Amino acid sequence: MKKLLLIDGMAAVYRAYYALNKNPRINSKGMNTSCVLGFTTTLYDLLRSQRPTHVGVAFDLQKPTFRHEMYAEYKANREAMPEEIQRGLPWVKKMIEAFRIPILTCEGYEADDVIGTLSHQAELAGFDEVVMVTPDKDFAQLVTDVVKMYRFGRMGRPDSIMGIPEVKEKFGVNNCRQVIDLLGLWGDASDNIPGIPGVGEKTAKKLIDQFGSIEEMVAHSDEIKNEKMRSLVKEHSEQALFSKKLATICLDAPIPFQEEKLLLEVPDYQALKSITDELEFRQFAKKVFTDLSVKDPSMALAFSSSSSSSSSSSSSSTSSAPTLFDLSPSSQEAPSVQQSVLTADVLQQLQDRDIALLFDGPNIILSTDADSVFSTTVDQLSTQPLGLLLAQLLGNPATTKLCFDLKNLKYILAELDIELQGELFDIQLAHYLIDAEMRHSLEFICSAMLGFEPHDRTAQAAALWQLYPLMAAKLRDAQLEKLYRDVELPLVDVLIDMEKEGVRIDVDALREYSRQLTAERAAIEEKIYELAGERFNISSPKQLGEILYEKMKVTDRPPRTATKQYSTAEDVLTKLSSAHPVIPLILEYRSVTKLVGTYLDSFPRLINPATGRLHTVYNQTVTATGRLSSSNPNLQNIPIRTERGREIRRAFVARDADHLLLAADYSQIELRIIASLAADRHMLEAFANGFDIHAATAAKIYHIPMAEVSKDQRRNAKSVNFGIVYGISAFGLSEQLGISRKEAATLIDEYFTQYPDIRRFIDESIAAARSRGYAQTLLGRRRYLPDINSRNASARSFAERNAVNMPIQGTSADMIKLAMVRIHRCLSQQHLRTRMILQVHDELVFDLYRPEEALVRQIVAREMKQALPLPGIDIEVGIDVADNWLAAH
DNA sequence: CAGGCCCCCC
DNA sequence: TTTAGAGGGGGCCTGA
Repeated sequence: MKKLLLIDGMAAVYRAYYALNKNPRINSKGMNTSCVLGFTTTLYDLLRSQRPTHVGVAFDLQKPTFRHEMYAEYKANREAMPEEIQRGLPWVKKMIEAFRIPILTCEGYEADDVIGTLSHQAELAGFDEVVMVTPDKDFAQLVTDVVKMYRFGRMGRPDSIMGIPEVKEKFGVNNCRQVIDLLGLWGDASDNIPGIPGVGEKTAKKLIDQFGSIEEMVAHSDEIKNEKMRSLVKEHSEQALFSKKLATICLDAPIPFQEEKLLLEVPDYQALKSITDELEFRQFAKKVFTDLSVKDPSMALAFSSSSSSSSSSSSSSTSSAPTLFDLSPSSQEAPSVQQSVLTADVLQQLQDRDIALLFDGPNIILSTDADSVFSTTVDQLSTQPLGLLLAQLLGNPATTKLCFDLKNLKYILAELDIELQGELFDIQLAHYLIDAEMRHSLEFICSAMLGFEPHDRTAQAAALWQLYPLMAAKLRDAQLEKLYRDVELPLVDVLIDMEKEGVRIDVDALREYSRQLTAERAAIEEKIYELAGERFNISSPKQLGEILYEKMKVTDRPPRTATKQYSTAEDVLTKLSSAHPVIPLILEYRSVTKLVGTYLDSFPRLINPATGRLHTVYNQTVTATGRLSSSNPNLQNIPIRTERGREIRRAFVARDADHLLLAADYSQIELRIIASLAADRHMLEAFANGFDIHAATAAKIYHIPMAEVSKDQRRNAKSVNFGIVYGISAFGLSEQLGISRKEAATLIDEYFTQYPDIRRFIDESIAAARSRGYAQTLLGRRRYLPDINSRNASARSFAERNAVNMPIQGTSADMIKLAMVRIHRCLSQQHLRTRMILQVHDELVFDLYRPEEALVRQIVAREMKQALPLPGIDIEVGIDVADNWLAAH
């Protein structure tokens, strides 16, 4: 296994500089070391994550290259290299040398050409993998960067490099040459440089697919069918060829490919130490020297061999950050797995075996271990005796069933009239508990935990057996077994029942309301066109921005979004609403359009004709905090705030005349959780006395009796309470309340003075997350926060807010999930006809069978309150019953 | 079809 | 000089 890692040195240095220099690192000698530290960290992380066998860093010689003429204009306008980088470069080079990595240069050629040439050579020399790495690990970003790089004609964007494997996957190309051919054509439609104006990426790719190359395309441009495209290509053929030339990376720069020089070696510890001492990279040095464990020479070997199988995962490192020595085997060959046809005989023999089960369209794949895989089809199962035998096998309570996405599996099995018994282990669900923020596709899990991606479903079924012990151990080590067994696993059945149950919708009411709002919208639309003096697409932020800020000039300082578009976001427009009468109209147009498009017109289409009801899908493995999410349609975001929106809830009705809707919601659950977790005496008292918590807060921070709290004061206090949950900032609060940042800061200060335990709780939560590396809920659900120690202030703040918020939001999620399981159990054990149908984070909705009202009220209240007792505080649950959801509030 | 932007919920 | 600057979600629309 040979894997070559090539890094564009300057790109990495620039990127590091821009990323870190917001909070520059200045050492005691006054030197700005941002770019050196950033580069070094990047390099080190790359070595650890990529685990190459060979590595090199390429640099330009900063001398004229063969492209200089073509680039004349750009080079002339190029910004000078920042001074900090100029000063940092020698150190960067020393650092690379300390890692004993060769610095690759080539007179007259740029770093990309060096990389291109060497990667090409490496491919020819039979390397298994060549990675031209971007410092940005995120794949999407990487592809974007590749595109940008070529789109901008290599114009010095520091964040651009390419990673062949990813590009390969995305664009279906097989070698460097193809990638470069492909990319050579790309230009930017708006910037016109260097491609063909008006021909975007996708069109360009199509064209080049059709003709084979850009030269062919230009030569045969008459054959382009689309008239517009044809004329554009003809008109700009010269530029197209030129742009390709510019963008094409040399694969034949005169630089020798010396495999042995590129071999990754053990770093020069002495040199490394002296540099880190000199530059004062204490944290980094600590990390590196701990990782490399200089005392133990065997460890150092790991640096030069990519697949040392002896090292087991001894550290408690998180799964998201594989370390050099915590080798979950990387880049292994995916084993090929034979599958046999599942026959009755085989099924007979498997009866007492543990089974892994996976569906692939109409095929059912079973495996009993990593080698034995059997498959059959759904059709086959309807024939005797296969179906019966399988039902018997899967219904065996003594064996373990291993699966992926249990909820879906159960749906399919239910159609075959097969019930699962015995211990159930859902790899996906387990992975969600282990690291919620990762992706939970089987492909991803395999590549993260096993180091390879199974070729097909058959191999995946086999891989489940390899994942099982790893995941089970991780669940155990992280003490997540209880959460899995008592919460998530039983919840699967609850969710299935809720999804199957669905909710009845009064379609006529929706249609009528839709007609009404559509008419209102038309009127608003006309008024807007009148004021704007022209007709345009109000729903297009782009067009709207141009009309508002260029034509009508409603403000002389047009707000912009992160991508430098004009911003027409609601809060922005709200602030501008007095600037021009058209703005309130636009806001109204938006809100009406949203209601009609998202709810009124879409729900009738989504009603299942078989049941006549609306069925959402609850996803159990999406959120980072442990909450559920709902989609197709999302029934967790039905309007309630505004009068007009709220009306939609009137259309959610009980199933028939014998039923009513019962809605039960936790009262102030997140604040209660904070009060309990922080053991804040004042807040606990306020809850114990049954005070209006926001009014009580207002009384505290304004130093007045509760009776004298004004509406505004209560509103402010409420916002602060919310802010505490979300991770407060003076800016956020001031925006929320429309007050100055100073006033907001005063409010916050006063809050913390009055609730010192809350302050302490926040500090302790952050400190705990910092030392553990994760935040956790009352039940031990985790969220890893790798950025909690980041030197990047904004990344760190983000992690810190999560350290506070996640335990609160997550504990609330744990609580309602437990309540759902318990209520579901009660309802079914007592054979009640009432059904749980909706969950909205702190609220449960039931189709209530009228005669059961008293009993169900009692059950729901009891189970919700007792599901997860919080120290020091009682939980309150509000319950309402009516014939529709709006009235049941 | 993806991503930007927006807006609904807790 | 401009933007973003509260946690967690999902969906529509545009532009290609």
